[in-house]
Amino acid sequence: MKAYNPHEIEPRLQAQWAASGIDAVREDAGKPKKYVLEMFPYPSGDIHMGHVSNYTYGDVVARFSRMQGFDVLHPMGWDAFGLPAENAAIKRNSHPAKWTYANIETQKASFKRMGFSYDWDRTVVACDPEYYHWGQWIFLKFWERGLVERRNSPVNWCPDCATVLANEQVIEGKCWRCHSEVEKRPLTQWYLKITDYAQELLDDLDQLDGWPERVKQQQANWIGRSEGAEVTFTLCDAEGNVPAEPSADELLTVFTTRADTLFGCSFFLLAPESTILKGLVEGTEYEEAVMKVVEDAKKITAVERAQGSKEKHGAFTGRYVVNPINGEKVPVWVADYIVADYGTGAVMAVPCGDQRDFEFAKKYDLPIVPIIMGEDDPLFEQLKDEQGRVVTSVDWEEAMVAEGRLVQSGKYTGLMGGKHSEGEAAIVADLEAAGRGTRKVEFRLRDWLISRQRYWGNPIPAIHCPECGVVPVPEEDLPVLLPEDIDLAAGETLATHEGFAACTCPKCGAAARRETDTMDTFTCSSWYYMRYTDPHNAEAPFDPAKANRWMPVDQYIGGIEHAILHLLYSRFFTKVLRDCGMLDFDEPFTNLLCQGMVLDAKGEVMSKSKGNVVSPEEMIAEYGADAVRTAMLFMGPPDKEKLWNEDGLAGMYKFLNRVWRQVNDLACKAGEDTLFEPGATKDEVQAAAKLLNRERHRVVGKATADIERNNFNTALAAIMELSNAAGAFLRKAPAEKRANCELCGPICADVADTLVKLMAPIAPHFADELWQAVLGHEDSVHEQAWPTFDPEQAKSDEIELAVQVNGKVKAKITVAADAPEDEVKACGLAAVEKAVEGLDVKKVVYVAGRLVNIVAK
RNA sequence: GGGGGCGUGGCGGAAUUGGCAGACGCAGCGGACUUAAAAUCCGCCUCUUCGGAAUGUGGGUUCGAGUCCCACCGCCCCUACCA
Repeated sequence: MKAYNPHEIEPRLQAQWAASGIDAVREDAGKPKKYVLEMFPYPSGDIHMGHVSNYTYGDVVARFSRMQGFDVLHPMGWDAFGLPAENAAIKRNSHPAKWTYANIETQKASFKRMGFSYDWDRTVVACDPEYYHWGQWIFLKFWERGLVERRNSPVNWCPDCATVLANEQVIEGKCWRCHSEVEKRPLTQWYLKITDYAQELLDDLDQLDGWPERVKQQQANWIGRSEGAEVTFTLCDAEGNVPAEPSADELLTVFTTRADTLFGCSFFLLAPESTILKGLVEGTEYEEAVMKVVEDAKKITAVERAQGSKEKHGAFTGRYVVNPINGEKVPVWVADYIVADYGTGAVMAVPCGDQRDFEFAKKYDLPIVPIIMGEDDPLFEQLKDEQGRVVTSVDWEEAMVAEGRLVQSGKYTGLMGGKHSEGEAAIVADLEAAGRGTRKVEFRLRDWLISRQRYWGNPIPAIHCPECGVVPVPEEDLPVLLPEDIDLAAGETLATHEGFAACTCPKCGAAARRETDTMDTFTCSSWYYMRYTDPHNAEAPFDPAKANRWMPVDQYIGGIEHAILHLLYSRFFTKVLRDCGMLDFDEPFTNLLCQGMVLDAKGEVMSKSKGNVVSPEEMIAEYGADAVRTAMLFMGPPDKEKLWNEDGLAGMYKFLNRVWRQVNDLACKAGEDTLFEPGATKDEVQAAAKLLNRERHRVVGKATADIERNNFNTALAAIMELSNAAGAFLRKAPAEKRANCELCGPICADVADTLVKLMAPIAPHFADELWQAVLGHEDSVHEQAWPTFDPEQAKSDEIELAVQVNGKVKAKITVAADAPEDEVKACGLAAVEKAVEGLDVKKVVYVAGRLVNIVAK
């Protein structure tokens, strides 16, 4: 027998597969399709264990699906634009493309060494002009549909990356990539109007049965739908007189989900960024204090806002507004806890019911009017019938957020308060009738800021003409190519690169300037999975017929860190392209698997600074790719975090060696060498063969079901059980005895074939070598049909049942598998005679195939 | 503050709808083989006063709970002044 030698087998089979084109997609096979996709990597350098786990899961699904008779699309590419390449180029005085393509080659070689079955003819590299061309084209389609806007507003600025960031890319006030503190800066930037799709993005989460609940929940929270109303207050003078016909400037609108608390509004708040603020206080004695709050708010970074000091700051503007529900005059303040770009940037403050307003009222000694309380509140009895103001301020420790009834609330007194309450409905209805309010739905989701002030990205196809304004680059002029001759190390940018920036207006022909911002790399990753369906199309991003054949992705696999960013943007792109008539489905990813992190043996994140990084290449060099794959799969459920332990890898290497010997032994003819000693009689061998056959059918059933639900660890455990059964059989049945047994020949061949096929998606080189060289087949194991099983043959003639008395196991009985219920019960009772002695048997419960429970007192 | 998840041997983890807790593996221990070691094969491997007890703690529902319900303790992830 030849020993298992992964280092000889793996490169040889990889070459054989590449030569035979076994991993290429067969578009015309007439089979059902399956699109198996793993999130494409950023070409950051060598691959790490996270890549190994992610892509191993995908490869198992792809190979398994092929054996199950699907026409499988399983592609790979690179998310190749982005800052690290640019930084590396500056450091080495080189070009980002050089670093990027070198890293792609390194990673590609590693992926090939891992035996991943990608169709390498379909590779998509985001920084290739033939790909980013179509990213620009899609941008123009968005523009045509009114989904592109330029806006001047305060944006998130990362000083280290020297560029702006989308809201989604600011994590706890820090840059998602470099973790620097993010600043707010007013800039004119490009936006994609994802908010136009907010409602659909929220609603369609319900369609995504194949997505983890937590991802859907995170997206729903991020979209953040709130039902409420806009309520209009009117500026008034110090006596509370409002102008007869107030101008637009004098009408101040707030968004609230709690219109029921309008009677508790004792002051009115504006965000520091509010554009009307200056006009309100200019030249007054309040100007200095108000502007100080405005200036201080700019200095407080988002980090400080997010963590630490929740200390609120504000100042009185000297102005008042009239509350539309009761005509009461309330003071207008500026407050730094009001978010400028949510709702209207103005808030009606109700300190009795809102903790933030409560804290502000306490600090600045503003009235806290109780208007909502539970019936058990001591104040309730006193106030329950009061329509006017009896108590105008209370001495509470914190705001009362309990559900309760409205008090001191005019004609609404006595109604239930709360979100979506009868009180809220009644007040909004009256405001609407009076023209002072409207129903409104607000979303937390902001439009997607996509412009970046960096070189290594997809250029925004726009031209600034002094005459025509901002003009789209005509489709036929695409792609806008990134200039290759740029000296980043010397500080050159697209904006200072005259060859790039200088151009003529496509409309009027005048000298014009090209837009020099590039697109967020997340635009590249929002549609790459569609390009895979038609990767070489030079006329369009993809042929709709091809995209509609392959899409949606049947199984998408990637990290949980993309729960919001990439997955939300991709859903958005899909819906827009559908509305362009290019796609006939609503959601891009039917089933989503979010893999858990790979940590070191102590459960810590692997990082270079900690020095605990495990190198996949070293593991492959020692044990071979198949053992690395097997160990990764066996470590636990794919969506949980995994503690990488090299002992486990050594164990899997031993397991592969054992199966190797078993398959060799099962295949060997009488007279050949066998590892096992002779020992058993023919009857014993036959009984063992029967047992092995049963195990073979049971295990195929279990392994198939487990792989189908991505439980690779338990599928592998089942395969180990078949291996254990094969081992037990081989001990009983040495080759010369098997040769004389008509039962043994077929079962040995069947189990050998089955073991090899079951291992094929997991350890592809190992299985194919056994299949071809040891079992003597002409073709590849990866072209075989997945083994089927017969549930009847998986059953045993006799079953062992537990016999419980009052739920405690007292005995075990063995009965025929088809024994009638009465017989089993009687048998169970007999087995526990002693335990129920002197007790009154009330009931006997029989759970078929499981247990008998005797209820006795 | 809000949202989601988790808690099972020395370790990683099993346990479709409530039905024999600890599958499978790692580590460990003992044995066989060997001059010896490695490799390989076999066996043991939660605790126990041998009645039982045990899935973070305490209650509940049920013939029966790791699984369902309530309260508490602990841990992890996401998110955050969103009116």
